[in-house]
Amino acid sequence: MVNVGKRSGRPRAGEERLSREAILTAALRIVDDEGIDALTMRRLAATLQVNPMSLYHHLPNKAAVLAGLAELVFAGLELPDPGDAVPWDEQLKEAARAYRNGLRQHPNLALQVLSDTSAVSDVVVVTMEPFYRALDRAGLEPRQIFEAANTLIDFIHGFSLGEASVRAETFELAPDLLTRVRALPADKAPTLKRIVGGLGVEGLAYDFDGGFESGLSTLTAGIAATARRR
Amino acid sequence: MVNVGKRSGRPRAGEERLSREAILTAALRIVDDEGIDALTMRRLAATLQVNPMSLYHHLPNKAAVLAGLAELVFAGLELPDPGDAVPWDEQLKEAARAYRNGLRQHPNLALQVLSDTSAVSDVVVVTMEPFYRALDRAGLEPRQIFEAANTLIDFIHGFSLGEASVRAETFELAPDLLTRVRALPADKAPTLKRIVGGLGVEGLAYDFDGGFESGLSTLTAGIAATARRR
DNA sequence: ACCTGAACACCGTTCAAGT
DNA sequence: ACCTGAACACCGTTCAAGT
Repeated sequence: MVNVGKRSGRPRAGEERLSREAILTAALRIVDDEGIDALTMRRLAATLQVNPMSLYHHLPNKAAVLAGLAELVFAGLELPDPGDAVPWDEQLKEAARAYRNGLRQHPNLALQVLSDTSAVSDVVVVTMEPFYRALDRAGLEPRQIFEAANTLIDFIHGFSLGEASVRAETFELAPDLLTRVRALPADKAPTLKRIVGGLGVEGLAYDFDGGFESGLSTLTAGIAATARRR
Repeated sequence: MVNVGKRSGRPRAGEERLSREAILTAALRIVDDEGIDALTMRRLAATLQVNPMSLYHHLPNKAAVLAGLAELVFAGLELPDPGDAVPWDEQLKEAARAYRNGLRQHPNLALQVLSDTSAVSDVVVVTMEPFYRALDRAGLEPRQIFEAANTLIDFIHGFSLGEASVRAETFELAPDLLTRVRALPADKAPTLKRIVGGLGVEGLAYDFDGGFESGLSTLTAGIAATARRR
């Protein structure tokens, strides 16, 4: 057991325990395993068997740790581009599916990631080529491509946020929702009552994959209409 | 100045300082004025000129305060329903615009609100009638109505999250984004480079209202296509 | 029933001191 | 240059005691 335990001072060459990368990796593990609230500087330091203050030599503060995690998640994102072998709408859907799957890898981090503007801005640069390529093939003008890509990304973000939130919950939403819609006064929301009531508990038990595909189809159909109209 | 200051024990009838509602109102003000991080139980108590522990007689813990805030924001949401006087797609867009505007009232709370599953579930019951009515008029089947409404809500959530995040930032995103896209190797993302580069700084300076309308148009066009296909 | 004061077990972070 | 230990100014929350 050499070089282990609480030595003080600078470690000798080749035995550095700490680096920005090592810290972020450990932080990601904590967040994945125990949630975002479990991540504290002291806990993180303990995991790395290091003094809490040592972290501050590699990252300026806790906010930087969180920003680093968002960056890490997006950096790990790779959208496979099926290219021109498939129709443009299928290319677009494939890229969207891959993006959603990337976000799903770390549900406890979804909130942090999606609200980190500079991380989201990063992702545009790193992963948006397949989106732009598909929309270009669809025949949209540059401005329309830009806006359609943003709309699609917004949908995926909203969807992922909902998916991550529901996964974190324990209780079942569908029966509760149904009960409350049925309890509404008859004249208050007639259409809502008829539609939601008609679907029943099994109809409302949300199928995330199906819901995502449905959204993608609606969006590609809308984009196709835009392309036809140019 | 009677009845002011630090008296101990139960207040006499008519002079209660504290209630769940009063606490949440004060909390909302702090979050609106100074951000979510400024909201602590101790700070909240100080604002109400009360001992921190007093809060716990009205709300079980801080999580309940945050959940109460989400509830409060959604409760204040009222979607005007233009009804059948306008085409279904305009009715749908009006409801969506009102929903977005409701979320914009408290940008510092957006993250909390959008990730609170039970609050989001609430909103369905309270405000979704115009959405369902418009989609019904469009000629969709019940299942399609349910999914189209969810897709639209997801888009609004993703959009609002982006809007709230960017508002919190100080720096300008567009120039930074442009610089980095232009710095990409020529063969890496040719379409992205061509489209984003072509738009230029002024083309990328994001117009939230325009982006939202563009998304709504794409979605309603896609929904119209679904309706035609049934 | 409602409010309080002291206390507990935590936080993030600064600063001076080690090697 | 990097790590440490003590300290500061905070947190949320429990618990027993007041009226």
